[in-house]
Amino acid sequence: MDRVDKQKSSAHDRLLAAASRLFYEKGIRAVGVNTIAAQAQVTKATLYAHFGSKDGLITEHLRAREQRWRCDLERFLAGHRDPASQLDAIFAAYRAWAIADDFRGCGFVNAAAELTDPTHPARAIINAHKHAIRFRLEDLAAAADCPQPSDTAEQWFLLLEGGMLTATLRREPAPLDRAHEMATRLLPTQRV
Amino acid sequence: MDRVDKQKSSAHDRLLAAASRLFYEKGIRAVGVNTIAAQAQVTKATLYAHFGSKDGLITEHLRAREQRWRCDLERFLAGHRDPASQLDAIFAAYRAWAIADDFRGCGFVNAAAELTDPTHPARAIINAHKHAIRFRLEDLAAAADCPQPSDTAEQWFLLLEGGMLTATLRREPAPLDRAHEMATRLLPTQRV
DNA sequence: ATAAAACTATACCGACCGGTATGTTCAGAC
DNA sequence: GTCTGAACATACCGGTCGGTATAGTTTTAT
Repeated sequence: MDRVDKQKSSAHDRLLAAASRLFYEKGIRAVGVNTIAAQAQVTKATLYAHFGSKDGLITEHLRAREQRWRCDLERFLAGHRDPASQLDAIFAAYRAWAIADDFRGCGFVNAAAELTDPTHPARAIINAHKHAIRFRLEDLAAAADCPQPSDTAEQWFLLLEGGMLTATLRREPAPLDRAHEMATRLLPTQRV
Repeated sequence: MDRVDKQKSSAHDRLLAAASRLFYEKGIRAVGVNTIAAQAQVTKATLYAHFGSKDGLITEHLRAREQRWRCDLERFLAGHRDPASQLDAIFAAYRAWAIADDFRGCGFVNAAAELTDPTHPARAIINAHKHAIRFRLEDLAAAADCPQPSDTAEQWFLLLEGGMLTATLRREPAPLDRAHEMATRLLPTQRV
């Protein structure tokens, strides 16, 4: 089944792409390094030459995922001019993602559930990812002239997380819409 | 390290107790059946005589966890008389849980992250658990004379989930308090 | 007292785990 | 033209995985 095509990408990229897909789809512990190397059409020795260990590959996978997410979101936000509709766009972006066929929830939340060791280097990336979302929300809230951007951002963040998690478990986007409603209802009373 | 004491409980109960603790603490895939049997001071043959397979043990573990949770919550709610303070008590119960040393988030959410096969029998229990919380909230909202108990319950549920998840990842109860605030602020405007 | 039921001990199964070692092939740089 | 480095193929390591088989021992209910 669909491997990454060998010619147009380096071994490093192919490994990351295969790991990203398999880890997200099947779970981190459920996928072995042999499978990843095979899917990337690469030898196990090459995998270890690039990433040193499975933990290293896990960490780099999350780092790459974070970078990709950040890029995708900014591209999505660029389509909207005023900060208020950009706030809405964040919910819209998650909603669009949530109805995809291969959607299996937030990869960082899932990873956190599996990596129970709190000292695992990947934990820092997970925290950084969630913090980045929170911060972007605060940024937009401030740009939208919210009187208390930090509070508003935190509220939006909690609703975003609750909506996403519930949409994941129920396998329907409705909870995200509901959370979006609640979030927008918070805004007018707080705007000057 | 602390095993379940052998004398005062049956092999079945000891197995469930050991599985419950290890699965929650280390993750489901991270724990092997050998470890569980050893911790329960029981032979692997006995484990398979009782549960048939690891999947069976996982399923029964979640079933038992759901039952225990339901029992604990009702005991907690019994300490409060009026439905409004019972609604608050749900957040209080989760908060008390979230500051425990061995807290590692909602066991059902974590299990859902690991059990990627949507046909796994444990998925039904996870869904049932979340539905039970949603329903209990609706029950209490109705008893508290909310005009639209279903809507209110859904809103409280989303906040509860978002608060719990964020409290888990940040390793602090503050997000739960914030979500609780938001939830209570929803009530007065909706009450008749 | 006895027989079924529950549990123990031990050994085994093939498969896979993460990780390593040895040696080869081959393209680009000097 | 040779040297370097990256990827190759293959085989191996000890350990653990989930699961089973055989046999003996304890408990428990009749």
